[in-house]
Amino acid sequence: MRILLAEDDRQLNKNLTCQLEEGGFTVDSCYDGEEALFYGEQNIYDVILLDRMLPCMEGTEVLTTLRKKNIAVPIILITALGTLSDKVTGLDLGADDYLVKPFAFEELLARIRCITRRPFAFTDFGQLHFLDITLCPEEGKLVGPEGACTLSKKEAALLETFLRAKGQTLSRRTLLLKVWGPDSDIEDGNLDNYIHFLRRRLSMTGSALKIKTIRGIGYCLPEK
Amino acid sequence: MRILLAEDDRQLNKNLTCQLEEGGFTVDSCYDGEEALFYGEQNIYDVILLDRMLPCMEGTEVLTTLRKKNIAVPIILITALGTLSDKVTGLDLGADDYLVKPFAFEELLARIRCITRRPFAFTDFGQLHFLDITLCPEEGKLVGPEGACTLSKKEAALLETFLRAKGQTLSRRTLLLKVWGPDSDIEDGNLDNYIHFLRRRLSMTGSALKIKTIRGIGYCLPEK
DNA sequence: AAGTTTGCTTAGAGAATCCTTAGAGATTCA
DNA sequence: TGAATCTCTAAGGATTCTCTAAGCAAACTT
Repeated sequence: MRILLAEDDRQLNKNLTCQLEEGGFTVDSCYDGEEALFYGEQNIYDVILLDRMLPCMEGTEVLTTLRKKNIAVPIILITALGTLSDKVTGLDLGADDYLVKPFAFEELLARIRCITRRPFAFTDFGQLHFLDITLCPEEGKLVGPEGACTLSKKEAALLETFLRAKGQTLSRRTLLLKVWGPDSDIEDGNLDNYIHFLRRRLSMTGSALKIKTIRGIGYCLPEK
Repeated sequence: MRILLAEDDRQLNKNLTCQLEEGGFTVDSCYDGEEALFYGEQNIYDVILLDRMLPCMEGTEVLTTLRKKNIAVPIILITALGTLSDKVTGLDLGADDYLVKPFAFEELLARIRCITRRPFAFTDFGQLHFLDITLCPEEGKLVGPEGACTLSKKEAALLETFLRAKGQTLSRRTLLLKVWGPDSDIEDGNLDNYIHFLRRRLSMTGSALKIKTIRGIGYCLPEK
């Protein structure tokens, strides 16, 4: 369990880090808002403990920036301010809990345990849906009605191009550019090859989709 | 949004019910523990507000009974007791938040909004279960169908990452960041190494789990 | 209908990625 | 301090991906 601690009070920071490590956590600690944002953006933490008042950038700004980037990691705001409106705005900005200094370390631990009980996915691969198939381009995972399989990079890139074209016809030139890039001097036949691979993969997953060849032009993955 | 309110103080109960309804919630209110349990067991609520001291049955008992029945609804404990051990035990019994009376209604609202924002499922902490294995991340103890063994720190951290990802694919970069931290300049091959160790450990304990490699991307511990 | 063009399929060489083993520092524990 | 374990680097072998090439099939042209 990896925790990011952003607290500018050196004494408190050290103290918390030690205690958390004793509790079995791995702790990355930092002392200002910019650092906190940088580490937080890696999206590798199970919890972030964020002091509200930080040098360089306010804790709340770190919070909102992370949320804007769709980073859903649980965040506990820590602060010396304990007024009602502070708490309410903190929570409404996307924090998951709010602790007022001074707090008991045991309570912090309990709240960390509480918050990490909830499942939370730190990898969010985008998905493309098209009729009866689903593709995760980054992962190269293709799911059809009768099964799933993992595509190689080029296969995935090619299928992604078809899916994003939403049924439009794509010329051989366009496909070569999109998948292999403008600087590659690839043989034309290689495209034929990968079209062939893709057709096999589509039928493997039980999809009804068929790549249509437009003779002399290119290919098309029609919607029906 | 449907809320169950269990509070024996008639005046406070009425008050809260009114205010919550004004806030747009549908409220079912009750006045003792048995009622609370009965309603809670229907598992139709988005949040349960549970007073800790209730006639017939303590709030904490209602809480643990619901959790035992795998009802994962978010529960906020409300109480006049504000001692440290009260808070800690309340949270560790499976509550999701803890409010000490008297509290501002605005804060309650903010905490309800906060808690209902994220997807929810109750899981035991301390141990991670995944199909046929169990891992205690702190001790690094791995138990499978045919035996147990203790993992080294890195092995445990790596396996923990897979278990928390619940079957999702994890990129090499994510794994390196999560297990070795953002500041380490580790060789890429070291990850291969530990994957190898983990595979051996999994088969040692007789688990049927297999770490799948997603070529060019990373690895995945699939659910089946 | 024959010739020409275009696309399909298969096979195999080279390149990239991953697995496995071995062993040298670093760390921990007695 | 010494022994044991953990952590990391390195390197060869195995696997998979990528690309070229060539024979065959289909479609278009004259």
